[in-house]
Amino acid sequence: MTSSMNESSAAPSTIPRPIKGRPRGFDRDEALAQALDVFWQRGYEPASVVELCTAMGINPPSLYAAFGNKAKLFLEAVNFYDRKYWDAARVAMGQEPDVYRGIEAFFKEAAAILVSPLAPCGCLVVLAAINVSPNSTEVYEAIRSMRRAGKTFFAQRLRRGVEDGQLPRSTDIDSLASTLKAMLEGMSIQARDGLAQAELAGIAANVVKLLPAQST
Amino acid sequence: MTSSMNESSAAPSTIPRPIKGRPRGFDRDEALAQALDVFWQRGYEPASVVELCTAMGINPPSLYAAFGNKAKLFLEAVNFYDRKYWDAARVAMGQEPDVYRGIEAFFKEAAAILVSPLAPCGCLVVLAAINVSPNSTEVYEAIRSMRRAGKTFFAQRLRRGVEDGQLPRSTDIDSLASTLKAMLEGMSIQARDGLAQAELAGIAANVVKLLPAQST
DNA sequence: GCCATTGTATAGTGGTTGCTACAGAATATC
DNA sequence: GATATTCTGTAGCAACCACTATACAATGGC
Repeated sequence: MTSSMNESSAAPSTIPRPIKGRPRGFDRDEALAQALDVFWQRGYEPASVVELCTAMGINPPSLYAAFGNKAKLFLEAVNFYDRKYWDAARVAMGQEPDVYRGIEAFFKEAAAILVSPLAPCGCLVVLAAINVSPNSTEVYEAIRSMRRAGKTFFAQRLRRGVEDGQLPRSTDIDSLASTLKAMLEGMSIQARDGLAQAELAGIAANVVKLLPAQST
Repeated sequence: MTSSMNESSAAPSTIPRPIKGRPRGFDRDEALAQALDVFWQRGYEPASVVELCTAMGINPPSLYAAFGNKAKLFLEAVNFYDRKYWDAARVAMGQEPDVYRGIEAFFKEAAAILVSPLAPCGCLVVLAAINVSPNSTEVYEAIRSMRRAGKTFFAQRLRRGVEDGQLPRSTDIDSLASTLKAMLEGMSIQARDGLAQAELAGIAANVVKLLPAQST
């Protein structure tokens, strides 16, 4: 549990096969994507290993050989999810010069991500490991730190907005970042509960009102 | 699972004991309160029956005789929680004539509720049954309908605000109610993640910005 | 062909889950 | 006191959990 996240996190996983023994009979990345879907729909603990194996098309020994254990598989899946679904939205928010339009676009994009492509959805980082038994606290805390990173991300963008003169110097960046994070997390729960994307986008459109009035 | 929620939900449970056989050896309401604490900390499924029994000071047969099964116990506990912690805040929001002050006060009170008295906290309705295995879908849906009621509650208050001429007629009540609900749910997750009450209150203070500007 | 190495499938491990059978204890009615 | 009724404690149920021991299959190097 303490060691590194070896294997595919380092290499782009397009290496032909430099090793000796019997070759793996499945595509590791593809299996990870299948596991992600199961975790997304069920959450971390309700997703059983047999269900994961069925979805991945493999048997338990192959899962444990390739991913270590259920917790490591989950954390890899979450990282994969985070990159695959949220990287573009984050980059776009960083590149948009105007902080208002940047945050508006981010939440609009979030509304789209949160309802696709599985039902029920919501953000894996927000929902999948909220309630865990005492022996999964490490997983809970790993995911919690990812949520914390989300707040930091908002705070950085807001700080730049202040530096660029778009937001007033009196802006309480920390409080505002927490508020934006709360909106995103609340949207996740509503997506999970089956809210349509149009209504989710309606919530997202309200988010900009939380920012201090544009000085112009 | 289909039947009523018999027993204490009807009577104030101060009846001396009209029945015949051996009297119950524990206070039902007190045991329910203890069970609530366990569900609050762990969530529905991670809370095991043995842990519940230990906290309640009884054995499994007593639990099942008094509450039916784990699911019914949980739903009773959630109802108890909802009344005990949120009734006052809701009534206050209804009685406050000004919709801005009413919603502001509600979220300020919510920030206090969400961090007390247990750690980690957050709202039981929001968090406790988000991730459940397929055989607990009935519990999930029961809690989801409670969340839906929360939105309806916001919508009613906003509608009155429009009728009272405090909010513009153009107000999108449905979308705004969803937005307020999202804020409350997001605050729950942050409370669960250990945010201090002061910071939570800071988020709550931002909520009024979501309402249309006061016409005065 | 032979060995070392790695992956796979079968079949299970011990442990925990929600729940209950059973026998005994405590009450009301008679 | 006898009986019916209800609750309680012990002990254990079948089902599921994450995980793995073992034997076999498939590869590279020789």
